[in-house]
Amino acid sequence: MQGSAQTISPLRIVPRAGLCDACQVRGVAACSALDNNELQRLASIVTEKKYDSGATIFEQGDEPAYIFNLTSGHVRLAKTLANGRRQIIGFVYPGGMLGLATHGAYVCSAEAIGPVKLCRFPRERLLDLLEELPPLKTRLLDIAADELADAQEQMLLLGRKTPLERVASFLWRLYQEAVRCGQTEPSIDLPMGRTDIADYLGTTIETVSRTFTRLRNDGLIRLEHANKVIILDAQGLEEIAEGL
Amino acid sequence: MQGSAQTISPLRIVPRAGLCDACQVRGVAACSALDNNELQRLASIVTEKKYDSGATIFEQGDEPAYIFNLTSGHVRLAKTLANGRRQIIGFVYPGGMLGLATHGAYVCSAEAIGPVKLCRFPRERLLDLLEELPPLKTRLLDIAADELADAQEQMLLLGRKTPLERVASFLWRLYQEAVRCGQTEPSIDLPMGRTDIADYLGTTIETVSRTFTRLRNDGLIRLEHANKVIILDAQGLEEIAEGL
DNA sequence: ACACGTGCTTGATTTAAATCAATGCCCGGT
DNA sequence: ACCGGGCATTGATTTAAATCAAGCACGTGT
Repeated sequence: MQGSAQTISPLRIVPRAGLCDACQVRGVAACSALDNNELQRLASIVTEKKYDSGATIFEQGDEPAYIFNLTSGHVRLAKTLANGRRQIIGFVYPGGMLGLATHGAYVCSAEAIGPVKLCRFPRERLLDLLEELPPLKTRLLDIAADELADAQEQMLLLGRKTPLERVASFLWRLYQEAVRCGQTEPSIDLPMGRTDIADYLGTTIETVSRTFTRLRNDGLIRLEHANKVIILDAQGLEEIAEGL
Repeated sequence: MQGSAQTISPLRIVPRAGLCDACQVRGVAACSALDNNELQRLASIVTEKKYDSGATIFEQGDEPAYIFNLTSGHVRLAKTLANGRRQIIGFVYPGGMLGLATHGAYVCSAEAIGPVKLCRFPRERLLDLLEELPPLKTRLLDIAADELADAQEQMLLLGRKTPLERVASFLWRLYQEAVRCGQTEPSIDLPMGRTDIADYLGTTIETVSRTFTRLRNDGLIRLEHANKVIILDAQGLEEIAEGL
C-alpha cells in the first residue's frame, strides 16, 4: 500500500537528512510519522551500522543503550534458557524496530540472519527527542501496541496450536505480510533456516521438516527449494492455520 | 514501594477529580504520571463501570471503543480458536490496563474473575487527550514496552518450558510481583481457577493439578487450600522456573 | 570433477503429556 | 445436618511429538 518510492528532491540542503532521503524503508519505518524537518532532528542522533551474517547485535541482559531500526536484511530475536533451550521471539524484517521492549536490560538477543544494515539510536537521546517529536512518540506507541497484539497471537500459537497449525500459521502470516507489501506472486521467501523456524514455533527441526513435507503432499504448498515456498492453496492454508 | 495512601485534601474543588482522589490504584496505574490538574482532564472523560463475576468486559473482534484501567478485582484476557481451544493471554491485576493492544479490533476477550471495577475511557477521546498530556503518552509507551517484555517471557515459557517449569515460573512471577507490592508473607493468592491456569500455561487442568501436588510433595510449596499457596522454598522454586 | 560439510529430510523408537475416567472435597443451599 | 454441584485431585491409557539415528542434496572449495 505504501511500498512505492518517495518523491525525492535531487538537491539536498541538509547533509545528515540525506541519510534518510535514500532510505529504503522510510515509508514503513517509525520515521514515516515525521516530516523532513523532524526527520532531520532524528537523523542528527543516528549512526548507520552493518553486521555480518550471524553477528550478535545485542545480547539478552545487556544494558539497553540503543534502539535500532532495521533498514536491510533480517534479524532474529531470541531468548535462551540456562540449559540451552532457545525460543525465538520474532523475526524482524526491513523497517522493523529492535530494542523497544526492555525491563532495564534487553530482554532478548538480536542476531543477524545474513548481512544486515540498521540505524542505531542512542536510547536516552531518542527518548529525550521523543518529548520534542510527539508524532514519533505516537508512532512508537502504535508500533508497541501492534507488536503486543502479534505477541499475543504467538502465545495462542505456542499454547494451543498443533505443529501442523503452527507451520500453516507461520506461512500464512508471512504470506499475508508479503501481500500487504505489494507482492503479487503466491510465494514466500524464508530467510531463516529450519532450526530458527522450529525455535520460533516451539517445536523441533524434525517436526517442522515433516510438516513442510505433509503440506506439500497434501497439495497446499510446493517447495521450490528449502527456502522458497509456493502457495498452491491459500484458503486451505488459512483454514489449517485458524484451526478450522 | 508506592503502595501507601496519597495525602488527600478533605475539601475538593473539582467534583470529577474526586473520583481519582479516592482511587486505590492511583499510585500504580497509568494515571501516576499525571499531576492533579492533568488528572482532572483525564477524569473528565472517564466512566466508572462494575461487572459481575464471569461477565465479559469486551470480546475478541469487537470494535475497540474503550480503553480500561482496572481499579478492583481481577480480569483474564483470552483468545479462543474456532474449535474452542482457549489460550489465556494474561491476568490483569488492579492498576492494570485493558484494551491497549489492538489491530483495528480487540485482539482478545476480557472477562471478570470475580466482581470487578474499572475506569472506562472512550478510546478516541483518550488518544486525542494523549496529545495534550505528553506524560500520559510516555507512561502508556512504558506500559506497552513492559507488557511486550512480559509477553516475550511468556513465549519462552510456552515454547520451551516443561509443565513443571511453567507452573514454577507462574508461581514465582506472582510471588515476585506480590513482594514488589510490599507483601511480606511468602504466600500467593490465586484468584483464578485451575482451568484458567492451565489455559494460561498452555497445558491441561490435570497436569497443573499434578504439578501442584508434585511441588507440594517435593517440599517447595504448601497448599493452604486450592487458591492459596505458601512458598516454602523460594530459591528452589526460582531454580525450577529458570530451568536450572 | 570430486570430496567435504552443512542443513534438510526421512525413518524407528521412546517418552511425556493429553485424554479418558473416577473419586474426593469443599461450599452453598435447603 | 444433609444433600447436591462444581472444582480439584488422582489414576489408567492413549497418542502425538520429541528424541535418536541414518541418509540425502546442495553448495563450496580444492
